[in-house]
Amino acid sequence: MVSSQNIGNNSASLFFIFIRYFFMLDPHLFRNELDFVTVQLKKRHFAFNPENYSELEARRKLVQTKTQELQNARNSSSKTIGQAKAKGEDVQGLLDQVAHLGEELKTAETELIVIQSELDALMAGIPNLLDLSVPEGKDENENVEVSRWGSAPQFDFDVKDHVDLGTARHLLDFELGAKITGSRFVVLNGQLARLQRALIQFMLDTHSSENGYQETYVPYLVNTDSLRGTGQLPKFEADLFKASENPALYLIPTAEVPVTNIVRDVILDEKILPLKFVCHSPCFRSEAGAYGRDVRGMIRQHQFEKVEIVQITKPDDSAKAHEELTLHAEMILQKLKLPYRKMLLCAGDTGFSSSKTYDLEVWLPGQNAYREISSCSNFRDFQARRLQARWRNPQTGKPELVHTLNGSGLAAGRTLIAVMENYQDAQGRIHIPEVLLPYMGGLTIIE
RNA sequence: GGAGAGUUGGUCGAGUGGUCGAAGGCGCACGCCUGGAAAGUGUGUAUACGGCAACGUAUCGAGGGUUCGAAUCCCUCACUCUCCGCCA
Repeated sequence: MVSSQNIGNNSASLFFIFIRYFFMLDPHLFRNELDFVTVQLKKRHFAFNPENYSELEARRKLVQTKTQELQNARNSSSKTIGQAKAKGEDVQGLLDQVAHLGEELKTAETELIVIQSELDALMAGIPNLLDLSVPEGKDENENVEVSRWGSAPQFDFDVKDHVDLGTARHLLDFELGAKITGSRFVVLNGQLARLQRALIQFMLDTHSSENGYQETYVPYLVNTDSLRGTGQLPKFEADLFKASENPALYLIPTAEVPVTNIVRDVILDEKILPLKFVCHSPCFRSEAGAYGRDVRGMIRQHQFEKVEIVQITKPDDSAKAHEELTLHAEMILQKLKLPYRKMLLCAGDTGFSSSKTYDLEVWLPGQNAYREISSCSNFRDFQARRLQARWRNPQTGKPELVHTLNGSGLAAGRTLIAVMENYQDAQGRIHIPEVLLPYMGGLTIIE
C-alpha cells in the first residue's frame, strides 16, 4: 500500500497512472449514466452498489478540488518568490507565508491517493457492458445456437476418440508428457505432429492470403503492462504461468496479449484502420479453476498451439468486424469439412472483458458432442482504454479509443482432435483432409 | 557479462533551479500572395483530469528524494545506441 512517506510532489501523477491502468469502463459513464450502468451490470448478474460508488466519487471530487487549490497556491507563491528574487528583494517574508503549505498539500495528496485506490479497486472488478443483442442467461446452458454447419459423419463401426486413435499407433503419448513435465502435457509423434503443423500452416496461409490479415511473430513472454492492457491482470493471475520474478514476465495464455499490445500507447492514423493480424503461438494456461474437467485426452492442456486473429477497428466498424472475424474462423472449419455450430454466449457466460462473444463448437464423434474450438469476441473500447490504444478521429481532430476484437482461428490442438475423430476409418487410421494434402508431402492417410 | 553515450511534443532538436508545457527547424491545418501551383509569408498546431465557462491541475523514459519552486540537482530502475566478450 502507499505510505505517506513516499508521497512527494509527483504523487498526483500516480493518480493518473491509476486511471490509466485500472479504469476499464468509461468513468464518464459512471458519473453521468449511473442508472444505466447499474441496470446493464445486473444483466450480467454482477452485484454493483451504486450508492457505494457515488459516495466514493463525491469524496474524490471534494479532495481532488482541495488538492488542486493547494497546488495552485503553491505554484503561484513560488512564482512570486522567483520574481522577487530576480529583483533582488528580500524573500524571507514570502517564504514564511508558504511554510505551512507543504504539509497541508501532502496531507491532501495522500488522502486523494487513498480514495483513488479504493475507487480503482472497485472499478477494476467491473466487467464490460454487454451488447444489447446478448441474450439473458446465467451459464453455458442458456447460450443460443445461431447456426449449424455440416452434419455429423455416420460411421458403420465403433468410433474411437482421439486418445484411443492416437495412443494405439503411438502418435499421442500422455505418459511421456507427464514424465517430461507433468499432468496435462502431451507429446505428439511423427505424422500426427506433422498434421498439427500442417493445420497451423493452413490456417496462417488462409488468413493471410485470403482474409487480409498480416502475419506476425511475437514474444511468448510478456510483461505486466501488456497483461494489464488486455485484462488478464490484475484479476486473473492464477490462470497464468509466471516465468520470471524480476522483471515479472509471464508465458502468454494466448497470442491475443502480445498482438493486441502492438497498439498500446499508440495513436493510429484513420487510414490504416482496420488493422488485422494473424499470429500462431503456443499458449500456456495453468487452468487453475479447471481441475477435474476434461482430464482425459488433449482437450484441456497446459500448453497448446493456436492461431489467433485480431482486429483493431474504428468504433463504428466493430460490430460488422465481429461478424466478419467470426466468419473467418468458420471458414477454416468449412474448408476442413468439420461440422460445427455457432453459439451466441448468454450474459452469464460472456467473458469479463467481452461485450459480445460467439463460440464455435466443433463436432467430436469420440465425445458425441460439440466442443468449443474458437471464441470470437468484441471488446469494444474495454481493452483499448487500458491499452490507451487510440485513433485520431478526423471529425473531431481528437484521439479517441479504438475497438479491439479477436478470435481463435482456430485452436490447433483441438482442431487436430477434431480431424482425428472425424476422419477416422474402421482400421483406426486417420485420413488427411483435402485442404491439408499440400502440407503433408504426399501423405493421404496416417496409418 | 564488461565499458561508454543517450531517452524532451507528430518528428528532429535547444534547454539556464524561478512567468518552461517547454526555443528553433520539419511536418500538418487554415489564411495571405498567385490565373493555378511551387516558393515566400502570417496564424495555429500534445494529452489527461476537474469546471457551464473563464480557468485550474498534472505530465520532459519510470519511480523516489532535495527545494518555497525541478525538464534542469541527487538516488534507484527500465529501455535504446556504440565498443568488447559470449552465443543459435
